[in-house]
Formats: sequence, C-alpha cells, structure tokens
Amino acid sequence: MTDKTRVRFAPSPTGALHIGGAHTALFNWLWARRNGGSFVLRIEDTDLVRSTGEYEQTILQGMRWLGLDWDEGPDVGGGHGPYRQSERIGIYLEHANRLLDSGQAYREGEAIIFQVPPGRTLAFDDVVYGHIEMASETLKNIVLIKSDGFPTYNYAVVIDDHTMEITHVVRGEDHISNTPKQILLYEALGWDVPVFAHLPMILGKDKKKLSKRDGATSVYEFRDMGYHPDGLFNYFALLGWNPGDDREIFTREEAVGMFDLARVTKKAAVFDTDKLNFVNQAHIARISPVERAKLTLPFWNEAGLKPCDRSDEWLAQALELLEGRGQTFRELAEYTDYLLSFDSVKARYDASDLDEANRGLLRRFFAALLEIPSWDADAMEALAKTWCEDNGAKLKDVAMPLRWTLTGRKVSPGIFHVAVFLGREETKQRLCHYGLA
RNA sequence: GGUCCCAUCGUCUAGUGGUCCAGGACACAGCCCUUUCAAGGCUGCGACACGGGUUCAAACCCCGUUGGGACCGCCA
Repeated sequence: MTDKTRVRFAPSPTGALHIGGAHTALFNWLWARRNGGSFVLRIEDTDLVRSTGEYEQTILQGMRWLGLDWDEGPDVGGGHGPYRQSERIGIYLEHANRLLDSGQAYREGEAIIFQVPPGRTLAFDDVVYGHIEMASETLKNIVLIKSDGFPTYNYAVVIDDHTMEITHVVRGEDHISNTPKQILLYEALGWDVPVFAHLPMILGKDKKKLSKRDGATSVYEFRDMGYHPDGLFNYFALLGWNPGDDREIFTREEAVGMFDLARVTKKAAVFDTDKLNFVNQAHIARISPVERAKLTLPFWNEAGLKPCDRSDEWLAQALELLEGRGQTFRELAEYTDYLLSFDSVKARYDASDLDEANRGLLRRFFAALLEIPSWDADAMEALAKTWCEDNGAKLKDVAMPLRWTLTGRKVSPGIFHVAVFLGREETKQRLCHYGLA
C-alpha cells in the first residue's frame, strides 16, 4: 500500500503524439511532479490492427522532446509492469475469470461479457467536473474480453489502473461517459475507485475536434516549425488551467510549483496559434543567445545557409541583432539569412528601383560612410544625420537603400547595427555589387 | 434517438451572492518611440447565450430554452 500520488498517461500507439494527448500527458506530469509522485507511462496496444511499435517510439520521443519524463514505463520498467497491455493478457484473463466465477460475467462465444446490474446509480466526484451520476439501466453490458482474447479498453483500463496503484486518473473529458462503466467494474472486482479528474477538450479554430485542417496536430510538427519545447509546454499548460494570478509566461519548474488540478477549467478550449506564437517568442527571448543559436541551427541548415562556417559566438551575436524579432526558430533563421549569405540578398534585390539621380546621391553618402573613422553604429547615425542635413536629404533616403543592399528586405534591425555586424569590408562589397560604392 | 458534460470579450481566461456599469493576456486599432519592422510604453475596441425564478442584492444559486460537445464498438 502507498499513499503516494501515482498518475499515468496511457496512449495507444496508433499515431504520433497529438495535441490532445500531449496536453493530457502534460497535466498528469504536472500533477505527479507537484506532489512528488510517480508518472507512469502505459501503452494501450490492444488494438492489434492499428498499433505499431514505431508509433510507440514516436510517442515516447515526442514526450521526451516536450520534457515530460516518466518514472515507470515500457522502456524504463518499474515495479508495476509490464507496461504494455499486450503483455498483460494473463492478468486480464485472471480477473475476468473471477467475474465469471462469481456470476457477474458470462461467456458469449470466445468473449467474456459483464452483466450490468439494473437499478444502480453510478456516481463519482470528479475533481474538475464535480458530482456526476448515471443510472445503470442506461448502460449496455460490457465486453471484457474480445473474441480474439484481448481485453477491451474499458476493462483493461480498470485492471491496469488498479494493479498499477494509480491514485488519480487524469484524462480527457471524452472519457466522462466511460467512467460509470468503469466504476461498476471496480465494484464488481471489489476494488477501491481512484480519484477522477477529467480535462477539457482542445478544439480547432472551428470549435470542432482538432483535425488535419487545423494545421499541426502532432508535437513533432511544432518542433519542425521552430517552436521551443518550453514554449509549447507553457502554452499547453495555459489551456484549461491558470495559476490564479496574471502570470502567463513560466518555466516548467515554475508551473510545477503552481499547478493544482482543482484549478482546471471545464470549458473546451480552442487552440490559438497566435497566442502560442506569443508565448513561444517569450521563451525564445529568455534563453541564452548561445542556446538560441544552437536551436536555430537546424533551420539555418535547412535553408542552406551553412551555419557551420561560423563560430557559435558569431551565430549567437547574429541572433542578438534581432532584439526580440521572430516568434519561432524558423523565423530567426529566416530573419538572419542575409547575415550568413549575401546570395539571399541578391536573390531578393536587384537595385532596379534606383535611378541615376538616386545613385549619385547614394554614392556620395556611402563614400563618406565607408570612410568613417570608427565603425560604430552611433557614429554612423550621427554622420548620416549631419550629412543628410547638409545635403537636403532625409535619413530614410539613405537608410532604406542601405537596408535593401545589405539585407535585401524592406525591414530589418537598425541598419547601422547590421552594417557594424557585417563589418566595413563586407558592407563595402555589398554596396559595390549594386554599383553604389 | 438515449445518457452525460459545457456555456464571461473573436480566442485563452479571472470571477464561487454585494468590493464587477465585469479584471488580465493574445489578436485587432491608434498614439508614443523611430531610418524600416519588431520589442517596449500608453490608449482604445470588445463578453456575463436567452427566459423565468430565489434574494434586500446574481456573472455567480435553482428551473427551463437555445447552442456546442462527448459517449452509447468484440476502437481506444
């Protein structure tokens, strides 16, 4: 016997780790860590046709990426195994036979079916949804063991949660209707019922269940789009829960310290990419420049920008130039492409917007700029301002063309800071390429 | 169809009978800053689904309506 909190996440390996599953896993993890309890990972692979070992691995990797570590599971073992339902067939059969012997279940062909007793009120007090009850006559008899010898979900989940000594069953709201059936089985087996906490569903923009139409649905897709696991974690935590004050940006550890199942909300939540982007941006901002560069590496590589030619320090500084611009690592890579490669500039800009009058003015200004004694942003800006004043021009008349020739874009960080980062020689070469120096 | 669940700004939410002509965040708009875009600051827009009760008093309690959703599989 133990009074230690034990929770579990029990995915079936029939696909990647999707948003709903990740959300459920995260809340279980939070509750386990908050209480110093154990987080158990159980694989519900009794659907022979759809389950694969490959998907199981994908789910495990997705959880690791999100930072959800488990204490017991198919890969790490533990004192309550095995952790794959397909390896627990004997246990299911043993208890099904007990039910057969006591006359509470009957055989139908190869299957074993539980006889639902009439006149019973099945009630439980959900941590999130409160008191819920259902009359037993609204239930059909429950198949325990299928003709193929494998247990059904509603039966296996009861056997497993009890034998694994799960104290809190934290799962999606779509299981509320299954709970009365499971309570019936707990009682028939003579077992205590665990605490139930159902979590609100996560919906797509159309307020329907998330589907392919809603874009990314597996956590891997978020990784590949450039989200930081801490950002996704933070956003998921905010879906159906809040700390009770105005804090919205927090680390995993901070969330553990604040989490409480009693503060979980009941209403289904719509997944909002805008808010996720905001939260992710905040997490990108709080990590160190070196870490930021490390996480941006794959996206620079993907864009063919050869970050390996640069030092870690150089890459970190390139990113620091962005000063908060960019909501994903993918955007960080995109917004710094001109720093790593002049080719990306040439592909975007051909200087065809400049007429001879413009070029004349710009050549005179850039000549002065390239001669500046100290290659420093403040000095450049000061020089540019006085030069423009003396020549009847506006600062943007020279700043924008400089921006275009250096970055190939109409928006960028402060252009003199870009020039400083690029260096006097590179700046000169880019200006020369466009015939402006 | 049966059973169950849900219902505050476009979205995430605070709110558990008076302190709420409803607070925060994202998004959106405007202003400031400014060489552009962000970031930051300020301002604005914007909700208690509807109808009945209960009460001196209701976003909060009760009933109904409407609208969503889930489950009702030898899927999980």
